[in-house]
Amino acid sequence: MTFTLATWNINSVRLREDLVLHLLQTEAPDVLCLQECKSPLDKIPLEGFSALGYRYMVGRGQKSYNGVAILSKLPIREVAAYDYASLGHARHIAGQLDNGVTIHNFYVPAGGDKPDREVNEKFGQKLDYLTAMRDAFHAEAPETSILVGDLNIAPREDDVWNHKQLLKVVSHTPIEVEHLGETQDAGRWVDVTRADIPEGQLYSWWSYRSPDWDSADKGRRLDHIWATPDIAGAAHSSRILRSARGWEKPSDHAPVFATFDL
DNA sequence: ATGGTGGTTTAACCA
Repeated sequence: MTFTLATWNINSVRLREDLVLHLLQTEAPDVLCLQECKSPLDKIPLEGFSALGYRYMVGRGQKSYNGVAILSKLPIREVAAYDYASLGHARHIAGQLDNGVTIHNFYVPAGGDKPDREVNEKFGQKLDYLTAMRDAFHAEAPETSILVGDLNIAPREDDVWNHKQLLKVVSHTPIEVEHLGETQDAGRWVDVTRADIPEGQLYSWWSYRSPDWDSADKGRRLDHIWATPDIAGAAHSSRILRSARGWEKPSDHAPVFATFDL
């Protein structure tokens, strides 16, 4: 079978219901993983999604903040929902398709402004969250799995618009990149997007604070698709739908896609 | 060093 998966930080699924519907209609991924739904689960507008064939959802909700959900045309059953670092936040959901593939959907803490856990508690929480992810994947090696989400870290020099200028900016500091690398290694995760598109600048997020986001192009690749080695080779057609950042009342993130032939 | 823009919820928090 072949299926296409997308991941998108939607920044309020209720405010942007129409954008989700538009993406489902025009791109029709089999599975769409959302982050920052900013909604309790029972207030996510499922009717429209269901009418387009997305009859299955697993997720974790929370009022005002965070929130992750997986919308699927294919049957999916919940298999886990972790609260790493015990933050009490809705930042993870995992579901399994009938073909045996497990999909982890993460919203890693953004980490605040200052990259110093001594003066900024949120930065420490981000590092602790990544360490907990690492330890969990080390304890039980994932197989036949895909990990997606807003990981809030742009690891490579060509994942940001200016490597030198961002070395002290949260999302691209060496300690964050190191933590993310350890998490990736612990699960033997393959960065599917970069395996597919190894060269060149690649961004999935552009700040709202830059009105000329398109021409300035000061982006970062914060949104990722990883897979375990047993299925990573089945992935192809990776892409980032940059045009979605230019839609009316957009999310500040663009959707990232990959297709798997299994 | 600062402020720039958004969402949720209505003052303050988060990104």
